[in-house]
Amino acid sequence: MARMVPETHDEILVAAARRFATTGYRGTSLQDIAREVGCSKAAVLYHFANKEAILTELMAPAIGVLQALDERIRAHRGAAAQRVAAEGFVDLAVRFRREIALLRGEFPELLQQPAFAHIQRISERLVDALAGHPQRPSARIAALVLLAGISESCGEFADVPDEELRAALLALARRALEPVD
Amino acid sequence: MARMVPETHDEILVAAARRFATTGYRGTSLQDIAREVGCSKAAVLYHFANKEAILTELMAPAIGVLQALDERIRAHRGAAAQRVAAEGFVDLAVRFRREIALLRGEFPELLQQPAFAHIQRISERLVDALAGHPQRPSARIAALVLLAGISESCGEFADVPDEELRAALLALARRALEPVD
DNA sequence: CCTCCATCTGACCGATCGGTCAGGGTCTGA
DNA sequence: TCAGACCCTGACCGATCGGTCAGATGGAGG
Repeated sequence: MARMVPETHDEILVAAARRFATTGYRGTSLQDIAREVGCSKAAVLYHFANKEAILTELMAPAIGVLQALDERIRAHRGAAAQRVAAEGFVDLAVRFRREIALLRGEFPELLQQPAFAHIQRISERLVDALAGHPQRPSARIAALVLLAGISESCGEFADVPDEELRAALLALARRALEPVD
Repeated sequence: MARMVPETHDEILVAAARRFATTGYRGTSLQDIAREVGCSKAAVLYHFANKEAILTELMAPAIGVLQALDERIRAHRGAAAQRVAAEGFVDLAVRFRREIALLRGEFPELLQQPAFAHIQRISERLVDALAGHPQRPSARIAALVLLAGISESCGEFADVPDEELRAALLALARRALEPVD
């Protein structure tokens, strides 16, 4: 049962990502993950403090990029902020479509956990930037639909090459968003 | 504890709709619903065969309208089908935004239950019709993002009047979808 | 050889889940 | 007055959840 180079820690992450993406976070038990790895549930909890720790480690890279995007957006105003937000978010969605997919629909509750508290404010600023006119209802609606739609569906396009998906989403964003005068 | 005109059955439906919309289907226990109604969990299961029965009864009107829309779409081709699908789905989303919202993100698993099996095929046809060119990846992507985005976010616009929301979503759909030549 | 430490296991914990069941009120109509 | 339908309750069930714990295993270093 000796573990060589391939660390159990990483195997757990891979297995968890696969399960979370198919049955969701809450729909996946530690036992499921353990079974897929081929170890005991206790072994999973030896490598991770708890279930949430698996998710946060899984999401860490995507969250880092999201924070960087947030800072870039905040350095701009109006049309420039809108362009940066659209391009940045599309890029992020394409690169991390797997990670985003595994949050499918569990955003609302998961985001309320302290570990993800700041994500909520970031996404609010993202909507504002995408809308261009944050106080115009139709602009806000377009931005929110686009954001939710990309987040929710990008996991479906696992078979579309990165570059093609990015181009299609960017073109869609440009069409969907109301231009800032 | 005598029940007069306001039937417990309906109170359960109202309470369940409220809880499902805020914490999701799986995130809501029968105990939660019973507590909100002010009765025992056993009383809830007296009025409904099981938890799923509450959801199906809650969704029945929306599903009926969706099926009617499906038949209308199938009676058209190309640009006409695209227009019917866009207008029909926007209308449905606005009217039933509450019901759609309470499925937030749990679509994938819930749809696999036999009671919702046919919904999956309907939504596939809906995507095809919205895309216009079902075999063109960029058109499919736009249709899927729009469909997912509206489904996922329309519950957020509880304070926007029906007519204003419908107009905004319809304008967005026209911009987002690629026209059928 | 012995010790130490990282890794892992099976047994177990309390909580909660959806669901069942026997029985007790209460109202109604014969 | 009494039978029966309706509505509801508390107690209970087996399953599963996330998480804990004492101890077994096995390799590395002195």
